[in-house]
Amino acid sequence: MVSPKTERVHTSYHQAVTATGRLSSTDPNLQNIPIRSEQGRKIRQAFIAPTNYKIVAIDYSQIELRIMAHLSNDKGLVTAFSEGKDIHRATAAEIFAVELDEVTTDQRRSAKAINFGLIYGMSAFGLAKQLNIGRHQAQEYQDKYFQRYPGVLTYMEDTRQQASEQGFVETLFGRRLYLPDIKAKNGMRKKAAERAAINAPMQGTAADIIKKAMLAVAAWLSEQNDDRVKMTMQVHDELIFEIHQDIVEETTAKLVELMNNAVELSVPLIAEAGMGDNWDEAH
DNA sequence: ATTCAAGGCGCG
DNA sequence: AAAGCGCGCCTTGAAT
Repeated sequence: MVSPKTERVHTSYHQAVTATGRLSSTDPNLQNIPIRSEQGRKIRQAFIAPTNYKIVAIDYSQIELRIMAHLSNDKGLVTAFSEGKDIHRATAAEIFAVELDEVTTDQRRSAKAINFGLIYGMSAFGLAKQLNIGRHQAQEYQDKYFQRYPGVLTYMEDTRQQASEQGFVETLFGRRLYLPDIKAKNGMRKKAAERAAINAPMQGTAADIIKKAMLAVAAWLSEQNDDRVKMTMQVHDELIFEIHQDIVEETTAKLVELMNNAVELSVPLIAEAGMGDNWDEAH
């Protein structure tokens, strides 16, 4: 797949494929290059910067949960983000009724699973399977969560209702996902449509935001007219750049700022940068 | 030789 | 029976 012209590998991005407004990447797909395992990382290390250049990866921190905070306007969630808290730890402290510094590794792990599960519309059954606990206990976790973050519960209920009444849901910027199965007689199809309805405003708004960030970056790059900075990839909540080593520090700072200010939410939007000679080191 | 569906698995 | 969102690629087995 190396281009004879550039002697590099080029993906193709597709802008009108996904249900939520994300890009997709093919031939090759560069949005699912391994990173989680040690063995996988070795593959990522094969993506290297040109001589005298660095790979810079800048990713949004917890963007979907921040969007949930913004959309639901839940007081506890908004406050936690505004105070710069570790959100999974903060959630654990609330659910398990302990102080922040008393949260155990296991409690944080559980809270993280709950936070992710919420974004996906997961049920108590799914949470139980994920955490390898009983259904009853999973239900208690969920109940406790909604007790502590009532705004999130209201948001979930409102989203389902709106989906049912209108047949679609919207991102913060108004892009719609139509849900033909939302009134299906088949309970499973209906439940699946409800989960998609819950997820789409968050995943979709995140997609909207990074597209705005890419436009802001592109405009700035065009203004700079300096070919020592290149935006080379997008992986859903992160942008990857190649930057000449002579200007990497100040350029990275500027790019982080552009991403942070792509939109304004009721909670801070935080982008974090990593740098290295290869894509693995940049994380 | 090509196409399709299903299962498995990589990522956010 | 299935109960977690969004993707793309590989392999397998069957059909065209």
